[in-house]
Amino acid sequence: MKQDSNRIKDIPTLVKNPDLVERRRRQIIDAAVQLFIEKGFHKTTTREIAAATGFSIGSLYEYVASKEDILYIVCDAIHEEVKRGVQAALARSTGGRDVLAEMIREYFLVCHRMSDHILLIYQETRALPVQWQKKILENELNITGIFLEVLVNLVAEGKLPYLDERSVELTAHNISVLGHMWAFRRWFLARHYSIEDYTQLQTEFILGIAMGKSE
Amino acid sequence: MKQDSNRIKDIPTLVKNPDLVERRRRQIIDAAVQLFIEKGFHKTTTREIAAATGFSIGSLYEYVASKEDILYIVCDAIHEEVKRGVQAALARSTGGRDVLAEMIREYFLVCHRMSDHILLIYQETRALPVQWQKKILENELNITGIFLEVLVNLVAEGKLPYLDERSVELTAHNISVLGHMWAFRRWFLARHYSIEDYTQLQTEFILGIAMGKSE
DNA sequence: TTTACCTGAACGAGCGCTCAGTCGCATTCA
DNA sequence: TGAATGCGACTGAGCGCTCGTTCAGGTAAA
Repeated sequence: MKQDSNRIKDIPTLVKNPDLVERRRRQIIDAAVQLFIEKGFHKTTTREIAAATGFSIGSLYEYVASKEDILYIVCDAIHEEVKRGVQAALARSTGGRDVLAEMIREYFLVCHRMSDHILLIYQETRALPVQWQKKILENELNITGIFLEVLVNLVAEGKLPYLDERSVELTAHNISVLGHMWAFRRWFLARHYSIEDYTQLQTEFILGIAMGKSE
Repeated sequence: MKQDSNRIKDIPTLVKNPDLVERRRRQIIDAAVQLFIEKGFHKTTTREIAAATGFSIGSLYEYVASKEDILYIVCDAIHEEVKRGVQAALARSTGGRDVLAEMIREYFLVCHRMSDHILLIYQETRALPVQWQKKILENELNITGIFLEVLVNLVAEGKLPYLDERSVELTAHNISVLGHMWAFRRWFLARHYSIEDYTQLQTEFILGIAMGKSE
């Protein structure tokens, strides 16, 4: 788990007690994420974040150095949650031949549950310094990487027809992005499809190219 | 062409001469689009836009009522251009059985050429009043609608295997979004795929479910 | 008394937008 | 023909306010 270095924990703080820092930052994240979703990053003031968190602006600035810090830890926390969801699904999977469908299903449900959060990342990452934008994108690839790994294993085990490396990789990206698509277009798609409908159709779509009919 | 009513033209201006207004707004769009891409909407000041356009802030505000107006006409112009690209491709198409592949190809090329612009729309639409956000989303659906129409015709003519209504619609959305995916992930994908590779693989992916092999 | 954490008034840079005024061209009038 | 008048387009200094950030001081536990 290399990517855990150089993370939130390394953002400087004025407060000594690390447990307290973590607790307080969790509070900040929870408050800020709501506000950012409601009003967007730019229209949310630091004072509002402080108030929603339950302490003063002064205190807020004991735990983060800037407003951008807050956006960064928020984005990071979101990725962490998505990743946790997918990995949990993977862990409890039976390892059978349709791990893939199960994983897609679970991932799409995570995207459904967190669609506001996913939108947030697409929309506000730009406000971060380039250095941090890169980190966020790495996180994104990280999740795609999980899909890729599963696909590669399946192909290696012959449980999926042979696909060349690039097709496999592209399929992993497609899974990621078709999940996000539900977040972007949910307001429209939901008129015709439930998330279950959507998952089923897209799973057929994704597996379609590889296996005639699954189930 | 219902959607042309209630467009840019209806945004109020202090200048009487409509030709002049159109010319000047075109200048504003060209200047602003560059700045927004470089620095983002929020970090771009109205003074910078005015300077880049070549006149004073005072004049700027003769042609638009607010900074948001500028973002709106920029987004609108971008959609207009994407749409024009797709429709042009459609118009010069031979109408043969692979209109679809041609259209996808052309659309993906447009996405390639305009990837910064597409990102801009995803990232900054939020800064607009809800009313206008809706209009932008309508424009988006508009483009998906073009794909849908083509798909429906092909299915009706039997040139595509039968797909139920919802699958056809979802396919149209997938085409749209997989085009955008190139804009989002280009920085990464371009390491392994050229836009031609990408187009080819995704076309197989999209058509895969419907027709065994195309070509 | 010292240390760790918290408070909120105050600062000041930045920015969207206004408006009093200028300029040049066209139209009217002597 | 030339002066007078009006008008539409353009200018930019400056207003008013917001908001991120700081810092001098407070409180409570050790």
